[in-house]
Amino acid sequence: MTSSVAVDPWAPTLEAVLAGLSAAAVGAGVPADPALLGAALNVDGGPEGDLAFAVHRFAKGAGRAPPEVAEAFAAHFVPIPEIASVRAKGAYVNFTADPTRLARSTLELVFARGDRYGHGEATSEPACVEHTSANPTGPFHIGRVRNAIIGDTFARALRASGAPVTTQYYVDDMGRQAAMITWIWSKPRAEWPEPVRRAVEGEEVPGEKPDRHRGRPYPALSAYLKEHPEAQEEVARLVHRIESGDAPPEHRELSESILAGMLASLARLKIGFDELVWESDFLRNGSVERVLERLRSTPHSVREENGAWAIDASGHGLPKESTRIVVQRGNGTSLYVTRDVAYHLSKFARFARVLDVLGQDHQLHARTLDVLLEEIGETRRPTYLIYQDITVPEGGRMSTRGGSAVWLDHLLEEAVSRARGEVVARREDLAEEAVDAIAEAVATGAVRYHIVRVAPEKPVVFRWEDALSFEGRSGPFVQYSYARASSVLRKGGADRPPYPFDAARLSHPEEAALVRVIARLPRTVAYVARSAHVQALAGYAHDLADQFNRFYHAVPVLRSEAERASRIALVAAVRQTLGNSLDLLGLARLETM
RNA sequence: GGGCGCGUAGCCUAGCUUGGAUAGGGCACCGGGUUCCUAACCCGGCGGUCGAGGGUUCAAAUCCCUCCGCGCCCGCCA
Repeated sequence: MTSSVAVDPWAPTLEAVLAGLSAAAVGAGVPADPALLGAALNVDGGPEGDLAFAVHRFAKGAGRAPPEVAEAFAAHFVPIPEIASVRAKGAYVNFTADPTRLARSTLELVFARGDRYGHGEATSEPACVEHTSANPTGPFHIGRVRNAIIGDTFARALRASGAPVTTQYYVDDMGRQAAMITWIWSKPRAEWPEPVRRAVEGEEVPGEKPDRHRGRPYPALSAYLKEHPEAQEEVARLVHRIESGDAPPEHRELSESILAGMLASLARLKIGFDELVWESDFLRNGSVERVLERLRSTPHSVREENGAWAIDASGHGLPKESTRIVVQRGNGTSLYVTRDVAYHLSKFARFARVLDVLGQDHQLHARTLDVLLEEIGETRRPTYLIYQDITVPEGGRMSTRGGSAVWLDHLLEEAVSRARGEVVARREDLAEEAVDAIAEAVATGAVRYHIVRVAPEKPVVFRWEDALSFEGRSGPFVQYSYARASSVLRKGGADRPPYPFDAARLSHPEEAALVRVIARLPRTVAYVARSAHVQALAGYAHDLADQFNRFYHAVPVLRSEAERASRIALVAAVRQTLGNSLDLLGLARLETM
């Protein structure tokens, strides 16, 4: 609860009420620890007001009946301008904010802060959010994209909360998977294993994206290698070559072109990265070797018979079967987790907070990483944001091999086509390019919102009809509400500030309710940055759009008389706040739909 | 077997971090609303043993324990 007057319309009211309660406790003769007062004050009100104060614990401490104590608190609460009414009811003291005052301070703050309304005050603690980091071996399926959407949304919220945030995509160009891609593509097509060639030929489409094209052999190749040890051996030799700095010239180019195709898809979702961090860099600059030296010299290091190095991690609470962490293969090459240690040391050197967005299948990896960091005497740890998989209705995770994967590009294609139909059906007046732009924004907005609205720790079953919904709790609903607000302002000749208003005119219940939702954004942003509960941002945007639509249906804006200017200002504040919410969610602001 | 996560109306989901008054939404379904600022909307209705049991507490969807169901992981893969 460090929200400041400068960024949160509720802050002055909360501070004043808390101070008032503290004084009232003295007057009422009820012992009350000031710290506990805050905990008993329910900020989101309840059925009887804006703030609800639960007196039970203080009544108990004083040995008095709760309703009597509530009455005593209310009676001794010295009136303050922020609060219009104080009423005891049962074991609660209910406070109602002065609606005019709240409307005035909220709208003033929204207009003063503009695109920064909802944001916190700048802090100097740099943070790094690593997310997505999918291997550059083929196109994204929607399961992988959950990582990107959660990570990108969280990074936006963290940045808005005031922290300097750097986002990173860790590109694994060193492992066996990248080597497989190089192995196959460095051969002439005629020398490809028969099953791999068959799987690819006839499927390829001229001009297809590089991630699609270069990734095509991967599933069949993966299956082929399982059955062919001699081919596996070739790949292993290639891994060794790559790691010793003797990668075939096409190796990096393949990773880069596949990655470029993948990033192009994410860019449609407004997901980008401040930095691409290549795993190979940590080998080239010697930091992996330095990590290995430190690991080999710890008391728990073990030399295996074939020359491999491991760490005996018993006593770290790991599952019994994984107490031996191999950090270097018998053939001298490093492992993913070892390179990840080097990567994380580089992050700790630059950032005060290090956050990794990981699928739950990487949970054990995360714990292993923690153990290795401890082994080399590093005291800092990343904070892990773990999300659950997206599964398919038939059961099981999305699998490229099993053909159950839903490709992001395919999903977007479907979504755009459907969105296009919706636009054309209601807007005959629009030019082709305008229709295309709206369809793209609606489609990508629907997909992003559909993923972010669910808590990361919940498993998600992918269903086309849900992902393509443009109604109800959806991205397009929020975008539509923004477009509607824009339209009102346009027609009112008021699409630019200033927006003069008289807060006392905003007295309709739907107006008061709308002001309250607008005023909630700063708290919501702070909460998401603190908790990583990104779904709260989606819930907030829906609530605001929903209340705006109620207001819109309940009272006229442009056709009102005395209230016209004030209502226009309220709509302008809604538009700003909805716009900021869309920004936080990575959805496009649409001026018309 | 062990570790982690999940379980809220027919379906999806918020609330759980920080316990507080009749558990919020959405989809579907039923009934209404457009000579009027965008109906991708709004109003009303229907629908809940918050997986089960026990515990802590003045108070439990929320905290603790046990159990059940589902998912993931337990590689010299990443």
